[in-house]
Amino acid sequence: MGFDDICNTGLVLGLGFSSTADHKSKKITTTPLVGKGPCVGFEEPSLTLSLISGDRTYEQQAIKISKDHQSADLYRQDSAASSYSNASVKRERDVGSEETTTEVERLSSRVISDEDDDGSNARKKLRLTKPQSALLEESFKIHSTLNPKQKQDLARELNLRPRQVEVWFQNRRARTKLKQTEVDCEFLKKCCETLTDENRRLHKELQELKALKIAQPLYMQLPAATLTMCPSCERIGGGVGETPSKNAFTIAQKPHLYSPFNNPSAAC
DNA sequence: CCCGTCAAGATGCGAC
DNA sequence: GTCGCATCTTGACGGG
Repeated sequence: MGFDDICNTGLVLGLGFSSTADHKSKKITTTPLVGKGPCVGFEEPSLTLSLISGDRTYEQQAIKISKDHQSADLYRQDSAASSYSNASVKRERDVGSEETTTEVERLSSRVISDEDDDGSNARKKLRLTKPQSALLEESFKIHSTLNPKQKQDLARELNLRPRQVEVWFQNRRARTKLKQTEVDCEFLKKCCETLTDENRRLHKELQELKALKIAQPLYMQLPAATLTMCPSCERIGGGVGETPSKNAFTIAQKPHLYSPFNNPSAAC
């Protein structure tokens, strides 16, 4: 039993993304905008099973999976609270109680040492202080990209170099996007699982409906007005005749009723 | 600006 | 308590 049989029964099983009522766009977007919930922009995946039989249309509603908005705060903030440790100190957590330097003092020495060209080209790992991270996060929430003036102002306010602010924003964007991609990926996996289950269920239902139709007399099956033709194989979808010419008149007479194959991807 | 990558520093955890 | 190791986080860089 193949798809030809399905076409001949007038039953249509479709799997795809159901667009919104206005059918505006079929594109899947994964734009990882800040503050956006996961999967915003996804078309809702759906499975449909239609019986094109007279005035009866049996349609399964689209599956809707909603997800809670994920907090925009994707990253730990407390890590920045940890102090900037001296390389000579084996483990700062072991001497945490001795920490007397203020964030500002550390920041100052940090920036000075950054600006001092001591001749070494080794990368220096800066750990931003908690207030610095907080301010950067705040700015990022307002605008995820900075113009030169904003960058300058922020750098001045944070006592950092503009380049450091710029790099921080670049990293923040990249990691936000990565996180969003992971979330989207998980969502799509769940969609796939759900649709697979739904597809299986609908196939079963399709078999049952076909069995029901076979049990009916031929004249009780499909009114001629609902017969459809697949544009790709030019076969009548109503399941009555073998040759296209024999039944094609129903299409010409009722073009508006030509439903299941309007979408070429739905052709059998 | 984005992307991939490196690497410093932080953190967690088991062994002793 | 601390040591060693694995893993994670995140600032920085180079190339496209």
